[in-house]
Formats: sequence, C-alpha cells, structure tokens
Amino acid sequence: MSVTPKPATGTDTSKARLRLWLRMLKSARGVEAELRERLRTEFSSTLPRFDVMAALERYENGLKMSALSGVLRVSNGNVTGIVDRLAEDGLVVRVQVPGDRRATLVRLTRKGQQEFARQAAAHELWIDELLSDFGAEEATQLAARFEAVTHREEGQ
Amino acid sequence: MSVTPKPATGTDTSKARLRLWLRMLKSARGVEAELRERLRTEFSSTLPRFDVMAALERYENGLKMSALSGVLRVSNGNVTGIVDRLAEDGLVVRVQVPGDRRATLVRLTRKGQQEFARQAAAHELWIDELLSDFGAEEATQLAARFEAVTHREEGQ
DNA sequence: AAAAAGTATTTCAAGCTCAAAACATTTTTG
DNA sequence: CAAAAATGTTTTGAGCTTGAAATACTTTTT
Repeated sequence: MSVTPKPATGTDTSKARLRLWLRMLKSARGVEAELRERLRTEFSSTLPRFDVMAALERYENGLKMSALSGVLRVSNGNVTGIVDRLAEDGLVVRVQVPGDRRATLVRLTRKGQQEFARQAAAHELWIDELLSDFGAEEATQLAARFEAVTHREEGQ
Repeated sequence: MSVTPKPATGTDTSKARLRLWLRMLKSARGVEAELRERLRTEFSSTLPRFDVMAALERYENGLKMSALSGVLRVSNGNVTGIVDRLAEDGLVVRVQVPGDRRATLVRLTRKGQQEFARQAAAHELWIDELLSDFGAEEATQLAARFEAVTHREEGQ
C-alpha cells in the first residue's frame, strides 16, 4: 500500500486526462490560430507582439527586459528580437536605467498605447465570438478550475 | 431588436470569456512547455516530432505529406522539414506512391514505431501527473465541453 | 584594489511556423 | 492533342522560440 498511488498507463483516469489534454490543446491551438490570422490580416501584427504590448500596457512605468521575459514566461533572448521590431515601428522605446548601465527599460510610446488600444478592443470582441458557447457563469467557473493547472506549474 | 446580440466590449460576459481564454492559454502553454522540456531532456526530441509520429502511428499504411499536414492542421511546408529530420534519424521513410510521381507516402519505420511506443508511454504518464487535479469524471465532462470550441473552428 | 560572483542583455545555432512562390506532375477542357 | 486548371510537394523569406555562450556592467569577497 503506497501513499502515492502508483502511476500506471492505461488507467481509466489517465485515459480521461489524456483525452482532456488533447481537447484542450486542440481548442487552444484553434483559437490561437484564429487570433494570429486576424492580427496578421487586420493589423499586420503577430501574437507575440500583442503579448509584449499587453504586458507593457499593464506596467506604465516600463519594464526591464528581464522583467518582461519573466512576465511573459518566455526566454530572455526571445524578447530582444520582438522589442527590436516593435521599436523599429515606433511602438515602444528603450530607456536607459539611470543607476545601472546594463539595464534598459522598455515602454510603450504614445503611438504604441493608441495602437494597442485599437487591437485590444478587437481582440476582446474576437474572444467573445470564439468562446460564445460559454456563458458568463460557466466561463467564470471553468477559469477557476484551470487555476489548478496553472498553479501546479511553479510559482505564479 | 436584432436577432444576434450586438457585440460589445466590456460586457460582464465578454470579460468572463476573456479571463477564461487567458487561463486556458496559460494552462495549455504551461503543460506544453513542460512536455517540450521533458521530450528534450529525456528523448532528445520535440513536440512537433512527437505529433508527427503520433499521427503516423494512427495510420499504419502511411500518409501523404498533404494528408499529414491536414491531420496536424499545420502548413504544408512545415511538415517537410520535420519529416526530413525524422527520416535522417531513421524513424520514418518516404515511399513513392505507385501511380503518382508527385506524391510520397510517409511511414513510421520499425525503429520509429518502437521509439514512439516508448515516448507515448512516458507522455501519458506526464499528462496524468500534470492534470492530476482532474478526476476521471471531471476530465470527461470538461473534454466534452471543449468540443464546442473545437467544432466552432470549421470542419473536424 | 583585485578577484570572484552575480545581474542584465544580446548573440548564436538549431528548429518550428507560416504564407507565398516555385516546381513537378496529373487531370481536365477546349 | 495542346493548353489550362488542379494537385502534391518543396523552397523561400520572415518571424518566433529555446538554451547556451558571449558581453558588459555591478556588487561582494578577500
């Protein structure tokens, strides 16, 4: 009698979890693909760019590159290229941090704020449409249930 | 009085749906990242490679390149590179289709079947662990609920 | 003050991803 | 039959992604 149930392949439960995962993945990928497509055609942009702008929107004082990759949970080097391109388009700026010559703060420009506002409004409408099978209550319930998965994955 | 409710940003319902989407995305990405990491460290492989092998497993007679990208719902050109690398490793083979000199059939080799069996067993255990917050019943229920999202996204 | 350890960011190589273009071959049409 | 349309695949170019290495600077230790 072990305290932790012995993990076994082929259990009813493990099969059900596997099916759930496959569904979740298919759903999430489907919605994501649709969002990518619409960002591309309607705003000539991408999901990673949108994600970066969304993060910067929440932190008006700007974020250091490392903080940005931390918030987005992507690798350090990853953000460099995305911010490079956003900066080329004048949507963000890199600002030197006074006391520390290593660090830079990334911030949305006014233009970036305006552009993000447009995209975010469209984004919310799209999600509303794509998840229209869920009512307010069910959506709230399900969201709560998924916290479990999220929290299992290390802090925050 | 319109038949379809007028879409509006900032509704309670649309806010709830947005939160649900953000949670789903975070959960799915978290699990996916963990799977990628484990495939990388334990099998020196990747999720796309695993996906391709899983598809080929289900179709023992092999799949044409176009059918493969159709099943996986990724672009045509995408699969080319993944299959190239799997073929280099001797896990799949390209077989000429008798009547049609344009097409090739991709098939798992014996080695590919054996390797996939190892990985699939580990994969099921990982999912069982990562989704351990869901019991058999809840998992089944949720999976059913997500069919809605999947089916909203065009055929199959 | 020099050395070592730590922090912040970028660069690099490899692989994934897409849409669009290019090729090759087959089928249909005029 | 020849031209045109359709089908099957690969190539191409741009961007995203990662982990690891390289750079640059700051703080702590000795």
